[in-house]
Order: sequence, then C-alpha cells, then structure tokens
Amino acid sequence: MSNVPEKAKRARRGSGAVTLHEVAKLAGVAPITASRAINTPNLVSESVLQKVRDAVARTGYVPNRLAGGLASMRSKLVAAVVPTISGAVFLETIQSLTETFAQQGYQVMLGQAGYDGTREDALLRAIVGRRPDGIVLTGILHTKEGRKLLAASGIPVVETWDLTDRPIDMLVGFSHVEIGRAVARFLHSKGCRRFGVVAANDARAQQRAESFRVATRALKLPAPKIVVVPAPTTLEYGRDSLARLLEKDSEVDAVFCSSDLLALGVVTEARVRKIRVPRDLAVVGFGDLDFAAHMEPALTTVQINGAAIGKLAAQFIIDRAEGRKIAQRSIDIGFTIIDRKTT
Amino acid sequence: MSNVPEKAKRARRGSGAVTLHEVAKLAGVAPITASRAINTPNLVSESVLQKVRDAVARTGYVPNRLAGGLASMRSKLVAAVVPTISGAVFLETIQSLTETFAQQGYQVMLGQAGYDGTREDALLRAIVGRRPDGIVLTGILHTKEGRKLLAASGIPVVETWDLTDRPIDMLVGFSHVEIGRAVARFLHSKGCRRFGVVAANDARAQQRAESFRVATRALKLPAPKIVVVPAPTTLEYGRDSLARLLEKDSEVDAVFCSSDLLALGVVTEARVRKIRVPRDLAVVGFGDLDFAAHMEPALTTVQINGAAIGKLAAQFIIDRAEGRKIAQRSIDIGFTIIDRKTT
DNA sequence: CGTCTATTTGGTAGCGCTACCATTTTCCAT
DNA sequence: ATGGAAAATGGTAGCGCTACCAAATAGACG
Repeated sequence: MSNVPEKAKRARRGSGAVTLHEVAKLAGVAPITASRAINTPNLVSESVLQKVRDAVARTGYVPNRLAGGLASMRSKLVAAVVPTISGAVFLETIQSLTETFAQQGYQVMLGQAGYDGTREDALLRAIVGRRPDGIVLTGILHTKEGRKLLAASGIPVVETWDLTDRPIDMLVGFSHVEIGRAVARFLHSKGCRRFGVVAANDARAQQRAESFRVATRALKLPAPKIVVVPAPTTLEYGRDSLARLLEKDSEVDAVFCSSDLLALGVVTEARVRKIRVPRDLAVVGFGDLDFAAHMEPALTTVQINGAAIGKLAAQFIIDRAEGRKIAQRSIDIGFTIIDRKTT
Repeated sequence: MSNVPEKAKRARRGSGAVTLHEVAKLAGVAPITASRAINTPNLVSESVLQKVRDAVARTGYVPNRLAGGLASMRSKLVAAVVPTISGAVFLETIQSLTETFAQQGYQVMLGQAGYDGTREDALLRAIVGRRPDGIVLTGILHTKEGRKLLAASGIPVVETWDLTDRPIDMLVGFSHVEIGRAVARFLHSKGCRRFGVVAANDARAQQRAESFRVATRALKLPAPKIVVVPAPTTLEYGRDSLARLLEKDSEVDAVFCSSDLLALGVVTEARVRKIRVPRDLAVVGFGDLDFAAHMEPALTTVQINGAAIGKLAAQFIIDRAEGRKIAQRSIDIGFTIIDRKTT
C-alpha cells in the first residue's frame, strides 16, 4: 500500500487562547461573519448576532487586538508622553485624556520621558513601533531626532501645554510668555515692587520666569531674584527657595513660583519665619492644583484648564482617526490668574 | 497569442511605513536575517550586522511591534491598572514600575479603573485584548467577572498594595490590618486616648480604619469617631473632616488619616482653629508622600515603599515572561511608622 | 583532503484578524 | 413572475513579523 507521506503536522505555535475561528465554528458561521457580528453588528442579521454573541459568551472570547490592529491598520491605542507623572500638574490632563479616549474605545499607553530628554528617543521609538492611532506629547521638549521620527511616522501628534509657531502636527496649549507678563503686571498692580522667582529647570517654567523678568524691566522695577530648582518640584524645594531668595534680597515682597507645590513650600517657610503672607510677602503659584484653594491662606495662582487640554487633545486625535477634517490644528486655551489670599 | 490572465495586482493595503522586507532588500539579505540582525545580533555575522544597521538608519525603519507580537506571542507590553492617577499614593509605584519595565524594553499601558469598579470589566477586556505580557493591578477591588477574565487569559498578574489569602496569581503588598492596629498602639503609647479616624471610602482605607477601631477596643479605649470621605482624597476633605470630627467629639486628641493629603488638611484646619498640633491634637497620615517630611509641623505617617512595590511587581512579570521560575509568589513588603512632629 | 561539528543564512508557514471582492439571499416594485 | 437593488454572508489574501526547520558555509581535526 503506497503511503503518501502526509505533511507532518508541525508543532502548532498558537497561544492557546480562543480565536475568532473557534467562535465562528461554534456559532456555525464563517469567521468573517463572526468578525462583523462583533465589530459592526448592524451589518449582520439578528439571528446570526444572537448565535455569535452566545458563542462569545460561552467561550470567553476576547478579540486579539494585535492581530486586529495589524490587519486593519488601526490599533485603537494612543500614546501619551509626560516628563514624569510625579509632576502633579499634568495629572488632570492625563486623567481627562484617558477618560475621553476610553469612551471611544481607545486605550492610553503612558510613557515617561524624564525631564532631561535622554530617554526621549528610545521612548518614542518604542511608541511608534506599536503603531498607535495618535500620540499626545505633554510638556515635552523634543529633540530634532524625535521630531523627525514622529513626522516620518505619519501618526497624528498633538503637542500640549505649550504654544509654538511650528507644531509637529496639532497643538493644544497656552502661552507661558503671556503668563510671565501677566503675573508681573498683576503683582505690580497689587503694589509689590521687589520680586523673586522660584522656577523649576524645565523649559516652560524657565520661559515663564524669563518673561516675568522682561516684564519687570518694562515696569521699571529692579530685576527679580531668580532661584532655579530641579524638576519635578516639591514642597521642600519651595521652603529652601524662600531661604535662598531671602539671602539674595531680604526685602523681597513677592514671589512667583513655577508650581503650586513650590508656593506651598514658600508659604510654609514664610510662616515658620514669621513672615506674614500676604502683608509682608505675596505669593503666586502655578497650576491651581486642588489644594491651592484650601491652603491657609488660600493660594493665588495661575489656573490652567488641564482637563480641557486633555479633552481637546483626545478629540483632535479621534477626529483624525475617524477621518474627519480638522478645522483648526492649533488651540490656545489661555489661563486665568485666580486672586486668592496670598496676594 | 493566448493571454494568460495574470492575477490582477489588487490594491495594496499597507500602511506605507517601511517594512523589514525593504530593509532586508536594501541590505541585500533575507528578511529573516534582517530580523535576526535587529533582535538577536549575536547570531549574525559582523558584516551582515553592519549592512542591516546601515539600511535601518537609511530607511528610518521602526519595527512594527503589533506584527512582531502577533508572530512571537510576546507583546513586550505590560498593563498597569490604578483606581485613578489622581490619588498620589500610587504614583511612586507606577513610576518605578514604568522605569523597571522600560529598562527591559517593556512598555507600560496605564488604565484607570475608577474607585467604584464600574469601568473595571470593560477596562480589563480592553487590556486582555492587547495580549500584554503581564498585568499589574494596583489597589484594585476586582469583581468576580474580572477575576475570571484574568485567570482565563493566562496572562501573568501581579496584585499590589494589599495582601490576600488567594491571589489571582502573584502578589506584592502589605497588611492594612496590621497598619490599623500598629497606628492605634502607637497613638496609645503617645498618651492619646480619644481617637478620630478620617478615611476615604476605598476598600483598603476602610480596612485600616476598621482594624484601628478593633485595636482601640482591645486597648479598652472608647470607640473612635469615624469620618468617611470620597476617594480620591484632597486637602479640602481633610479640613472638613476635622470640623466634622470635632462636632462628634470636641475633645478628640488624635486623628488617623487615610492619606497624607487628608492629614495636611487636618493640620491646616487645626492651625486655623488654634488647635495646637501635637499638643492638643496628634495627627497621623498615610503614604509618606514627599511633602510629609517638610510640612510644618512635619507629619507623622505610615511609610509604604511604593517604589519597591513597583520594582518587585515588574520583576515578577519579567521573570515570568523570560520563563524563569518564581520562588515565592507573594511578598509582604511591610510598612514603617515614621514618627515626626505631629504626634 | 575528507569528515564532522559549529556557525551563519535562508525558506516556509503561519500568528489572528480584517479589507476587499464575490456570491447568495431577501425583498420590493413592476 | 421577474428584474433589480439592497442586505447578508462567504472566500481569499494578506497585515509585518518570527518560529521552526533546512541548507549552506566556515572551522576543527585526524
């Protein structure tokens, strides 16, 4: 008897997880029909829908989105990049970003680039390799290399928390220069004349500080004393900074801090030193984090609508993914100085 | 002349991105060799390595990890689930988790489940669908449904921030019951007798509060007054809570708060009310966030090594992914009461 | 110089899913 | 009935990569 050598069944790879094929077989339909029942149920008859849903429930099928993404070119994954999540300012943005995306079935992948940018390129490569449907950059200074990578990838990108003339793609931000100027004028209007600045050494905080300095000159005031601290900021840095500021100028009468946490530190240190806030020293923060309004005294600060940034950024990317036209690819959401009790 | 109908080239789908094939062609090697040059360079000759590296650089090739993951069954993606990133306690864990994974080439996908657990199942399905190499659950109460889903998926799971008798898979946590008891004894040893508790309505905070209550009874003290606030906690809730606590018992002499932020609020409110801390009122926080040591007065609190949790959890998953044996699948990292100036 | 082993390279066949097209069925209007 | 459009279903061929095996080449040794 001639023995036709059957092609030996090679050891299957497979993950062992339930696949669409098995669901389809159980439901008695073709795989592609099962796929439709799951992804575009209104293209499928009621009876098939029932059968497939039933089969899904019985098998505990969870679609493999790696495979789906590969086939459809849409991963339903979005990457968000922050310097670090420890810097509480971005949390609100991330939060609303995540929520807005989740509602549309997108998952957010969070990357931390660090403030120094050394990990940035590696992170971006890892992200681009996952072929996300969009990338949200939050308060990031990009290297040339990184910009090129993103531009070449063709993935929709939204930059946030800053304004620039030539965004990579889309933009939701506000002007740090405007803020520096506005705070200087605000403090001047309150009668303060000898300014101090406590700023983290990240690019945007430095931009606000510099603009603040320029504005004081325009107001014919002495140059502000500036103390720079590492990012991310802490309460401790705030306390130290007031000490250092007082060494430079013991009669400083107003301090502009690059974060609310620094401001809390400054206020705390002032209290310990029996410096009355605001009578002897006015303090302005940045971020309007949730504790700002409830500190004692309540903190005057620059409010940024972080949630709005997240929502708009998400909307940009979703619109692009759904193939909708973007009318305006750059949004300035502005800021508000909230005048509380420390000024 | 007979015209053999050539199979019409159907419209290609493709993303337009550079593929491994193109890199291989440019380098003059087979695709699989190019793959090896990139992923396992020590299996490839120096000359081939050079050529492929060159081709990668010239084309700007970024490997498609969806495809790679599908083929290799290893996505190099890890999911982390937190109730919400606004609750600052988990940040340190997430941070160290992300870093540890990043060093090994893994990317972290962050999911927010919310404190109420309604989104939890949907989130878990979205996560499992991406076939991550591991899932880290941080401070999460899982539904039965969710547990089943995770168990069935076969994906390594690490639960953190809590101890349980029957973990889904692996565990890195500490005992909330122990903490409640330890804090009660600690305050007792400081001479405090009339206790108050301010606890967020999340399961673990409630556990600490309950255990605290039980411990006071064992110490023959009056039952503590308990105020419950919504999670995540804020400074504002802390201030309100002290007010509510004083209504219940104007002579309360110690408060155990379920977060440092609440404690800061309590301390702030006490100051406003001219209640001296610690003389009139002792305050204990939880978390030892970075501001705790630098508040005025410095906060006595329960320190949890969040970074260690993240690192160990990551190590668990990496070990599992690399096929190493896990000696011990459950780790209690303990806690420390840091005795500062509020007690 | 041939044999044997180690190293390097290549071919094939999927991973699990969906785009695209083709076919079948349903349901009207005529 | 009957043609024709719409709705529902199916088949095929990849998406871009890697596991697995096979083949070729280089090195080792008597």
